[in-house]
Amino acid sequence: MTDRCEVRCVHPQAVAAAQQTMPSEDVVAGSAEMFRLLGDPGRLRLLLALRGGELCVCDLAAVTGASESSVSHSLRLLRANRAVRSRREGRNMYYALHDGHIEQLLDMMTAHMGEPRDHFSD
Amino acid sequence: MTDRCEVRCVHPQAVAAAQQTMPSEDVVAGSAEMFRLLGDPGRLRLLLALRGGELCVCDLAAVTGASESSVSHSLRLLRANRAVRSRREGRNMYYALHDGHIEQLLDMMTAHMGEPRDHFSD
DNA sequence: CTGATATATGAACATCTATTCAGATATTCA
DNA sequence: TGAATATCTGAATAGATGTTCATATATCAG
Repeated sequence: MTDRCEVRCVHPQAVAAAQQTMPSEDVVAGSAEMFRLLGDPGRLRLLLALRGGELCVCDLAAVTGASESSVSHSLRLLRANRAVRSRREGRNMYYALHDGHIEQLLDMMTAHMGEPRDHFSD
Repeated sequence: MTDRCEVRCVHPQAVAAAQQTMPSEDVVAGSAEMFRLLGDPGRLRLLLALRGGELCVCDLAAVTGASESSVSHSLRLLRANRAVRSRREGRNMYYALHDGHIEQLLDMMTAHMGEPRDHFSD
C-alpha cells in the first residue's frame, strides 16, 4: 500500500485522516460478513424470531415460512459466524442468538426502519 | 397467512409468540436491504471512511482503493437507501453518512469485531 | 435391531450482484 | 463557445448466493 494515489483531485489530508480511522482489514472483512448474513430476509427473519428465546429448527421453519432444509442451511452459516449458538436436546436442536450484540443490532435496525422518514434529506 | 402449519413437530406457543414479535413485512424487508448494503466490503469501507466527515467521490476512491466508477455506483445504491446523503459543490459531490443510526451500527459492529472471541460458545 | 422423527448435508440450478468499460452529463474556466 | 475535470450511467459479464431435491446422520421408541 503506497501513500501516493493515482488520481489528481484528492483532498490529501481528508484522505489521510480517513485512512487512519479505517479499521483493520480483518475487522472490515468480519463486519461485512456479519452484515451480509443479516442482509438476507430469510436469515434475518430467523434471527428476529430468536429474540424471544431459543427455538428448534422446525419451529423456525414454521415461524418464517421457509423449508426446514433452507432453515438448516441458513442456521449453519449463522452459527459458523457466531450469530447464533445451538444446543441439542434429544432429536431437536435449539438455536438462540449468540450474544447481546446481535440482538442490539437487530433492535437498532428495526427501530430505525420503524421510524417515519424525513423528506428533506438527500 | 393461515394459523395452521404443515409440520407436526412444532412447539405451538413458542411459534405463536415468535410470530407476534416479528416486525412488519416492510420493516423486515427494509432492514434486510440496509444490512445487505452494509454487507459488501467495498460499500462498508465507503461508509467507514465517511465517519470522519464528508468526502468527495475521488477521495473515497483513493481511501478505499476502488475505481471511481465503482464508487459512484455504490454511492448511488447507498443514497437511494438513505445510508448517505450528498451535496454538490462545484464539480465535486460530497457524500456523508445520512444520520447517526448508520454510524451507530458501524461503530457497534466494528467494536464487536474488534473484541477477542470466546472459545466456549457454540 | 427396526421404524420414525428431526436435522444436516451435498450437488445442481436459477438468480442476483459487483465490477468494468465505454460513453454521457454537469460544471468550471479561459 | 470549447476544453478540461468530476461524476454519473447503462450494458455486459464473471462470480457469488439461496433454494430445492435427494440423501445422510442422529436420536428415540418399541
